[in-house]
Amino acid sequence: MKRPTIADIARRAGVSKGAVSYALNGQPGVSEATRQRIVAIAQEIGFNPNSAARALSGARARAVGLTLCRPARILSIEPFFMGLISGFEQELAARSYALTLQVVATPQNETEVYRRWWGERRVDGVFVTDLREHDIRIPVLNELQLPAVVIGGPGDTGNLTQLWSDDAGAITEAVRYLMALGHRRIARVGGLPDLLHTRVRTKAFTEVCASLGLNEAVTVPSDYTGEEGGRATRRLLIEAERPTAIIYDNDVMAVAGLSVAQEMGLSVPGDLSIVAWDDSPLCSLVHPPLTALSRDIAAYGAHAARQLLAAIAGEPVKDEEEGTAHLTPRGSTAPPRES
Amino acid sequence: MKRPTIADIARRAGVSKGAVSYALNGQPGVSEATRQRIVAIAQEIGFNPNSAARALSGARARAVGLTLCRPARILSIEPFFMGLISGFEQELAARSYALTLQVVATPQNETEVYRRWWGERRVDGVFVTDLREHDIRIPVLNELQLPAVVIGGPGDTGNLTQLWSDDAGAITEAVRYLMALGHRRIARVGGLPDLLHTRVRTKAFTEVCASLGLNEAVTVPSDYTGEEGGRATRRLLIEAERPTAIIYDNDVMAVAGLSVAQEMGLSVPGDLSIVAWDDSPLCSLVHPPLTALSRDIAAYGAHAARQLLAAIAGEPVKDEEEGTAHLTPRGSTAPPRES
DNA sequence: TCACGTCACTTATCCGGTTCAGTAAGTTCT
DNA sequence: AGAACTTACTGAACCGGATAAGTGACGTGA
Repeated sequence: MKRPTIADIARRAGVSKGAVSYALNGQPGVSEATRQRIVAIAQEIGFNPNSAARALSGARARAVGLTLCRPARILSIEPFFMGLISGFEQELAARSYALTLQVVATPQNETEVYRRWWGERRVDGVFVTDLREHDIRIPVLNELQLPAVVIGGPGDTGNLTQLWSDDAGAITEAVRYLMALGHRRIARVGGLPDLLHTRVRTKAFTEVCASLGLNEAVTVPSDYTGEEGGRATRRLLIEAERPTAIIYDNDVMAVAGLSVAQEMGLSVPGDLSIVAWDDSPLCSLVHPPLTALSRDIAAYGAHAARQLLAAIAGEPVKDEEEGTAHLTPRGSTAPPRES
Repeated sequence: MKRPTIADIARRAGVSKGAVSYALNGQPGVSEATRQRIVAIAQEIGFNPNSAARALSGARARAVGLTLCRPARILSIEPFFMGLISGFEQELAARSYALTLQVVATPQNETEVYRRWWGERRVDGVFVTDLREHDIRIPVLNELQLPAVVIGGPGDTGNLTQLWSDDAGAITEAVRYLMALGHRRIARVGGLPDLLHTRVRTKAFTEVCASLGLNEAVTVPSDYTGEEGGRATRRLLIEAERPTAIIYDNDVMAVAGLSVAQEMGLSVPGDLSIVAWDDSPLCSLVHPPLTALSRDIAAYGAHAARQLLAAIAGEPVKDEEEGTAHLTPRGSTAPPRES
């Protein structure tokens, strides 16, 4: 089956290719009557502009890229990325931009993918997640002048647009809440330590605990997997002075932590309160349901997509902070039992 | 920064554009010495062929598409798709094919996306998941002659390649196992009822139960969400003759079911045994860990990708069945307690 | 020695859009 | 009425590769 081209439309409308192009793109240069005739013909024969031809002459690929740098087994269970992708799509689909995905093994590989995408002109811009300190991807993107939105800072990203969420505010709220319940030994199982937003959280956690007079604010680093989260929990709970509350950097680790506590015969929330970060459906379907720091990840993604599209269009885009996650109290938090 | 083109290479090598094209594509027509010189220059200046130009003349976009037709909140938590995507990528990345993703609301929208992708020549082929009976996507793909691999049959897909897993064999194994443990009242919480693989499972479940003399083989339909899974579980457990074992069509519902059982004061596996379908890390991190029907979803995806790439290359591709999921016994199954 | 074939290229065309530089009408101003 | 604009187009170049057709140099066999 032959795909219709603007030449076919031009023939049927009795005009030149140029006129068709102007008409379909809303450019001046054709009369309203002609434009409508051309649009009607395009509609009728089911015309879609060949993206390659368009990209070749117009320099826009109408696609953006996302690289995912996590092992398959984490990607599959971590709800964050799919939530983000859903959010991206809300904006991209509306402007019929495609999303190109690539799973990679290392940040180094990510830079290679960026270079290839840029060279191939395959994407007009990229989303960068998991910002690290001295992130090697940043200089590459700046060198290539590939429009990008960096999610997960704030950090030093040259002239790349950034979007981050107020993690410090969120963790402060969680700690205050736990203290108000009466907890004095609060621990945290953190995410990958070299991610910038993990550092922001750790710093804020340490600071707020210190300012409130808790000097045993331990953060155990982890890697977002359930296994590691469970292991970290076990390590915390076998201490003589075990914490009465633990904050987890993601929902998967929180669920694993809950499971470990139950396995050790501790009651949640009686002996241990649990707060999860990022409130996926996962948090509501375990028993007891987990108190969580909720944020609308899809909205976060949609916001990032709007920024990226603006950056691609050459509009000025400024760094922004997405709203603070708010605490959703559920059954996993309560005042600590008198010991 | 200017992107290097074959014209730049041609100039530096002192040859024509055509020679460069032949050299880089391994075509005959240039001497080995010249080829090596050209390849070296391309390497040196970091040349990547413009994908648009290539697609325009060569008719290959070097990209394949995947549409996801599930609401965001399910997508984010359902590990299946990310596992599948990871598998796709293993094969696609190796041949530097890009994966284009689109989240859609309805199967109707999926057909529109296929038409657009085809018209835009944006993808060379697509993955189709969640096959239904009388699936409206199949005739569209056949009409467009867009290469596709259909995952989730078997069913009637015209001349589109299919890949499915032996769901009947897997559920038979699970039922046999539960019966061997002594269970006589086995129920199932199924996935979306109009998906073809759900029907295959339901039919096999009913048949194996009947053949083994269990005539109370109830399947409660659900939609893969935790909420629905929990609700279905509650409905099953309030019956006078409640089941002693439940098989769930995905891991998310199984976890929700476990939670409901615990909330109702039933011990797992003492009062209720639970089997999950698809063994994601989720199953191991709840307490007790869930017995699951395990299959390697990434391998499944990789297999599908190989088939799609072969179909795109015009090679003959035959329908295939991926291996049977095998039962991984964990703590959630045991002989039923004497009542 | 000359016709012929092969090799190693070059030249030109094509893919399907976008866009710039014309151009022939019609309109406006003086 | 004629110059100056505007409108509504047309024609052609261009984007960066792939590729068919053409070309000159060289080797080879009769």
